[in-house]
This record gives sequence, structure tokens and C-alpha cells, in this order.
Amino acid sequence: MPKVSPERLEATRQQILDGARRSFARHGFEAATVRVLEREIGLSRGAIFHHFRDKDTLFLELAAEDAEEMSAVVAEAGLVQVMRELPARDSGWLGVQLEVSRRLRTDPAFRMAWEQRLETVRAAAVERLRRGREAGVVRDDVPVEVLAAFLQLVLDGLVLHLATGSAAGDQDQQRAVLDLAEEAVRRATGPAVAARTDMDEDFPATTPAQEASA
Amino acid sequence: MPKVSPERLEATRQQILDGARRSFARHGFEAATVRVLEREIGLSRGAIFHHFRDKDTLFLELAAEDAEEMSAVVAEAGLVQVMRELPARDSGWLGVQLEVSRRLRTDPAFRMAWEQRLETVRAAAVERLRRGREAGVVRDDVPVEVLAAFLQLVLDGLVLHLATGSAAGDQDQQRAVLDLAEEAVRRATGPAVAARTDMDEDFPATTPAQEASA
Amino acid sequence: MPKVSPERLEATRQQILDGARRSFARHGFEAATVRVLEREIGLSRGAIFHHFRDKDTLFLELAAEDAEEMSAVVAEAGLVQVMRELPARDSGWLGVQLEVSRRLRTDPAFRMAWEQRLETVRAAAVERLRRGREAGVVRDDVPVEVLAAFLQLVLDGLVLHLATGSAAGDQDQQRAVLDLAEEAVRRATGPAVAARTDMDEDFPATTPAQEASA
Amino acid sequence: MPKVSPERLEATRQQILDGARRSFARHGFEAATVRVLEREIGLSRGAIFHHFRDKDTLFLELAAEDAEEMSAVVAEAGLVQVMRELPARDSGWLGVQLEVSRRLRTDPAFRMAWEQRLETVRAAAVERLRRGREAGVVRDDVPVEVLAAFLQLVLDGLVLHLATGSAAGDQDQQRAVLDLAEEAVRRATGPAVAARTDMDEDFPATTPAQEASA
DNA sequence: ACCTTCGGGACGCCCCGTTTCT
DNA sequence: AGAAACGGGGCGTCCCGAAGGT
Repeated sequence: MPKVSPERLEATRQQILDGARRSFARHGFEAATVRVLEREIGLSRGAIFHHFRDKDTLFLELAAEDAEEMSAVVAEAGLVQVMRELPARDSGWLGVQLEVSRRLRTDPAFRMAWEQRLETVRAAAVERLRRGREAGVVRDDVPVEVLAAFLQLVLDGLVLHLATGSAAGDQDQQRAVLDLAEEAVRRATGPAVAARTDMDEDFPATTPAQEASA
Repeated sequence: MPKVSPERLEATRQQILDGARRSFARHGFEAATVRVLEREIGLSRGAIFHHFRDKDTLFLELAAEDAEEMSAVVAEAGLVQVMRELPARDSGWLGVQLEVSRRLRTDPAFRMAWEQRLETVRAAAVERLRRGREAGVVRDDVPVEVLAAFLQLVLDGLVLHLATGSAAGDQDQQRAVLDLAEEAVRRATGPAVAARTDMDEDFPATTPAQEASA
Repeated sequence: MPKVSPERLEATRQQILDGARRSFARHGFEAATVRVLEREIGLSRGAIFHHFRDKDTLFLELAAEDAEEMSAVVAEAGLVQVMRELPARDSGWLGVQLEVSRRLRTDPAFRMAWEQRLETVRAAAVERLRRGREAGVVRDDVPVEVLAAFLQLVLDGLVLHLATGSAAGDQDQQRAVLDLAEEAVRRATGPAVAARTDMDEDFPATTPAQEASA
Repeated sequence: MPKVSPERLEATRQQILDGARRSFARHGFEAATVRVLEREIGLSRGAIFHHFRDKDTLFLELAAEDAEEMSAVVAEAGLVQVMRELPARDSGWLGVQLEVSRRLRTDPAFRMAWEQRLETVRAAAVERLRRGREAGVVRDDVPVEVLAAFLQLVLDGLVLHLATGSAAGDQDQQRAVLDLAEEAVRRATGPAVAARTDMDEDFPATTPAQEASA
């Protein structure tokens, strides 16, 4: 028999998670002291530790939440789309991602537990590429696993790049770079065309580039 | 008149740097406590802080040393070659790199000071690609700046990937992925050839793949 | 007009006191955190602090209750009888007593307030011994105040001994020890008889031992 | 190769132990906060925790030290002598003893480890009484084990009594009470003589009381 | 009225980087 | 160069008051 409406409770929980995300992203895990968290979240220790056992648990649940969302987006829109939208809508996700990587490196137990999530994303990407190949937009001279690994690698690169704050750079160039990555997994459609495809939207038969050249 | 020979001094300094690298890499900056450093280096606080003002300075000089070396290798052998050799010889470099990224994100002053180094590497890569283009091995339908950014992105991805300890993965696949990246910046030599080129060694006109098919 | 009957209220109060006694006894005052109290009592903070202003008050009232009962029993049955029955029926009383002693030591204000109770017990014991002397069972070569102090000392010893959990020991020996204590305050009835008297029951003229030897 | 003389080190260690004893005695274990310890010891946290892993360890070693000394004194001078000298020279020993008792009660592991020490003291007391019996000063109608338990009980009582600060009381009465206890274990030398014997000094054949009456 | 849960903030322990002494 | 001492500050616990439900 909850004395406070479940929505109110969940709202507080989200308030904490969001503030924590911003804090961890901006300062890093250890520099995001509980005092910093308090300030950014707008609640006191009492509230924070009432909802999460400890700072570590808070971080872990935060990471889990982000990973969950990530998986969903990749499954729905594809890795490339994720990359394209990455710079735009970041509310701490990148920073947290960097912290997760760090943690993966230093904490074997965490790594073990996390591996499952990595595999989920990988599988989603592979499946998506396979369908793309059947639709004829993905090259078929290289195993989809390799293509997936390649895209994953580029995504990792993008995460690291953006996370370090290099986002300020030329946006046109950034798009061009992603075009390059996408082209690398597409079926060659002609001599050296850096195609901007909406592979992520139902694999249309023609790309904007092709349309433009039409 | 120094009591110990300058070489001895320099040796101790390197001993400290190397131990510190291992520590920072394995545990991360803050978890690499002075106690941990002592143990890994094999010297006590006194010795360590005799050579470096404080822990922070130690880290900074370490990062600088690594960056220096990185620049040199890129200028000489190229980004792709760096990537290929990355998994093999890591003695903490990757971990430190991750810590540097983290720092770049959270410490604006550090970022400012570091930008110079990033630019140096970028310039070296661009220059190298320009020469490659003149030699006819690098595609000329995309600005070299974009190609450089692309390679840099892949390198970043590789760093993040390997740093998180995912190195255990299939080595063949890893090579194939890098082939894909390299192909993306090469002049198309035929339909869908995943070429393994030694672009990094004087841009030979023929790739091993071509040789094999010859 | 109260919604619950006064009996119900008193029952809850007792439930709290009993749970608190067990908690304080088992863990000690500070380790008996409010959370522990909640668990042991079976009610939540709100309920507990609705009946007692705060943890400290709860402890104080608990101690007072125990002291009250103690006084009554001593006045009625005598110190020796208390000692004999001590090991049998302990539901936390011993532990609380130990906590009280501790508090007496560290908290001057508490000591001041408690002194009254100590004096009450002492007076009851003295009075009882005086009557015993008149009945001829208590030795008259030593002031009753000294005898009372002696018995009080032995009781204290017993409290400390049992409170530390040493109760497990040999029960026969424990009885023999108390016989020794009792003998020390009795009028000598012959050469070295370790008499087990029911001094606590109307000072019978003859002891069981004497009866046995009769 | 210690850079500081071992004596200096041991001195510091003792300084810490002594300050800790005073603190624990005056305030109790938990109220003796680290801040209090610092103040009383005259050293900073750094120093304290350099010598002792944590507050708990500090307490344990302190208790051990006291127990060690206790054993030695009992073996040499006997329980009764200890009791007689107890009020005079207390520098926190009593308070610590009370804390130990408390701990014995609440911490089973501690109890297990401590049992050994208790047994040591008991054995020393028994042995001493046995020799006393052979010398003809200790009564032989009661097993020495019982006598030892009795004295131990009185000692416990004294500890609790004094520890709670009741020491202020009449000193003559206190001595009389102890005489009573001693008499209880002595061989009867005549009708109701509350003898003050130096049982603790080689069991002299005559007691001061006897000398006085001579 | 009685009870529960949420939230606040003081503070306890002790870790950590650093300085001082040897 | 090593060991001892320092003191700032991090995390998380704890007691309790407020808010809210039955």
C-alpha cells in the first residue's frame, strides 16, 4: 500500500537518474561526488540514498537504462542512424558511455555482466544488415559480421570523439565522414559515389545521391 | 655535482613512468592511488614525488610522452599502420589514452593544452594522405581532410574498443574490419575488393590482394 | 475520543518496549539503530516515535521500567533471591542493565538522575538485612551497610558475568558460588558450613543444610 | 631499514593506545569518535590510522594489552590484591573493561577470541588458591574452582561498580566489603573474624588482624 | 488517531594526496 | 630515498521531521 503515488515515486527516481547522468557526464564518476550529485539533482543525500543503495548502484542502473534505450534504437533505426543523431541529442549519454567503457576496463565483474548487452546490440546490428543485404543495399562480398563490427567500431570512435568534446568541429565534415562509413558497407552503385542513403528507413532502392544524379 | 649519474636518474624516471602507466591503465586515474603506484613502480612516495611534483604532474607528463610517441609513429608509418599494430603492443598505452580522453572531457584547461597535440596528429595524417593521393592510391573524390577525419575516427573507435578489453575477439575479423576502413580511403581498383594494402609502407602500387590475384 | 481502546494503546507501548529491550540487549544502544528497532518491534518508525519522542527517550523509559521492577523484586524477595533467579529469566534485562551502567559512566546528567534509584535498592537491601539480623540469621559483627554493599557487589558481578554471555557455564558451580556469598553474610552456624539458606523466604531458622545434617 | 628509531615508533604507538584508552573509557567506544581520539591522543587521523588499521583494531589491541597486563598481575599478586588496588590506579582500564564486556555480549566472534584470555586468568586464580590451600590459609571445604569463580564474580562486581563511577563512595566501607570477600575464601581462624590478610604476599601465617589481637 | 514512507542534513569513519622529518 | 604525520573531504548511515494515507 504505497503512501505516495507510484508516478510521483517514479518521477523522483527519474529526476535522480537524470541529474546523475548530467553529473557523471560532466565530471566523471569519481569527480561526481555525492555533493555534486545533490546539487545537480536537487535533492538531498537522504532522498538519493533512499532510492539507490549507493553511488555505484546509481551509476549501474543509469548505465543499464542507457544501454536498454541504445539497444532499442539500434534495433529500430540502425547503427548509422544512431551515429547521425548522436551529436544532436546528447544529455549526458556520451559521457556516461565513456565512464562505462572505463569501468569495463577496470572492473572485470562489471565487464562480465555487461558483455550480454554488447552482444544484444551486435546481434541487432547484424540482423539489420542482413535484411539490408537481402534488400540489395548492403554489399555481399564481406560477411555481415565484419560489416557490423566495422560500424560498431566507427560508432565507438564517434562516441570517443564526441565525448571528448570535439563536437565543436565542422558539422558538414562530420556528415561527410559518416557518409564514408556508410558507403563502405553499401553495395557499390557506381564509381566512387559517397552515397547518403536512408538505409535506416526501409532500405529505399534509391539513395538521395542517386536521385540527385538521376 | 650530482651524486648519481644522469643516466641513473633518467632510468629511475622511466621506471616511474612505466609503472605509473601500468597503474593508470589497469585501475584508472583515481583508483591508481599513490599506494598502488608505489607498489607497481617499486619505489616509495619519497622517490616518486622527488621526480614528479605530484600525482597529477606524473599523469600529465606520462600522457605527454605517449602523445609524443604517437605523433612520431603516425608521421612515419601512418594511421592505418598504427591501428594494425595497436592490439599487439600495448603496455598500458590504451588505458592511458582512455584516461586522457576522460580528462579532455572534464577538464577544459587540459583540453585547451591538448588541442595542439591533436592538431599535430591530424596534420601528419592529412599530409600523409595527400602524398598517397599524389601516388594514386588514395581516392580523390573526397577531400583528404575528410579522409583523415574518417581514419582518425576509426582509430578512436579502435582505441575505445581495445581499451575496454574487447581485444580477446577474433583477430581475423579485426583485420578484415581494418581492411574495410582502408578500402574506404583507397582509390577504387575494381569492383568490391577488400584490399589489404601496405599503404603505410611507401604506398606500393599493388596490394597483396592484387598480387595474389595476379 | 481515542479510536483505539486504552488497552490497545498500552499493548502497543509494551510491544515497543519489549522489542526495544531485545534490540538494545542484543546489539547495544548505538548498534540498535532505528532500523533494527523497527524490525525487532515489528512496527515502523512512525509508530515507534509516535509513542516515544525519540530513541533516547525510549531507552530511558525502558531503563526506568526495568529499574522499577528491580526495586520491587529486591524489596520483596531480597538481593540473594534476585541473584538466584537471574540466569533463568532474562529477556534482555541484563543487556539493558549493562547499557545503563555504560550510560551512568559516560553521562553525568543521567547518573545524577539515576542515583535515586540506586539508593532505593540499597535502602531496601539494608532494611531487609536489618530484619534478618533481628531474626538472628544475619551476622552482627559487621554493619549491615557493609553487608548490603557486599551483596550489591556480588549482584553487580553476576550481572556483568551473565550479561557477557558467560551464562553457559556450569550451573551447579554457579549455585555454589552464590551459596558462598550468602554464607558470608549469615551468622556462623558452625564450622565452615556452606549453607544454602532460604534467607529470602522469611528467614527460616534452619537451613536446608542443617536440616539435612539433622 | 627504519628511518625512525624503533623506540620512537613504539612511543608513538603507546601514546595512541593511552589516549585511546582514556577516550574509550570516558565516552564509550562509539562516542569516542575519531575526532575525539585525535584530540585526546594529540595526533591526527593520519598518524593514528598509520599505526592501526581502523578504530576497531585500535580498540582490540588496546583490550588485548590490558588483558595481558591483567593476567600478569593476577598471576603475581592474586585477584584480591587486584581488587584492592583497583580504585587507586585506574587510567581508563575500568572503562575499557566495561566496553570489552559489552563487546563480548554483542559480538560472538570477539567472544570466541576472548574466551582464551578469560580462561588464562581463571587458571591463574585457581592455581594461586591451590597454593594458598596448601599453605593452610584457604578453606578446603569448597573446591578451589568455586572459590576462584567467587572471587572472579566479586571482581566483576567491583569493575562494574567502579566503572559506573560509584567510586566516590566511602573508602573504608569498600575495604570492609573486600575483607568480607576475602574472609569467605579463607580458612576459618576463629568465630567471625573479618580478617585482612596479605594472602597475596606469600600467604603469611598470621594476618594483620591476628597480629593486632596478639 | 495511528501508521507508513519520503526526504533532510549532520556527522562518523577512514582513505588519499601531500608535507615533513629522518 | 623512505617512513611518519597531516588534514581535507568522500561516502553512506543515522535519527528524525514532514507529508500523506487509512
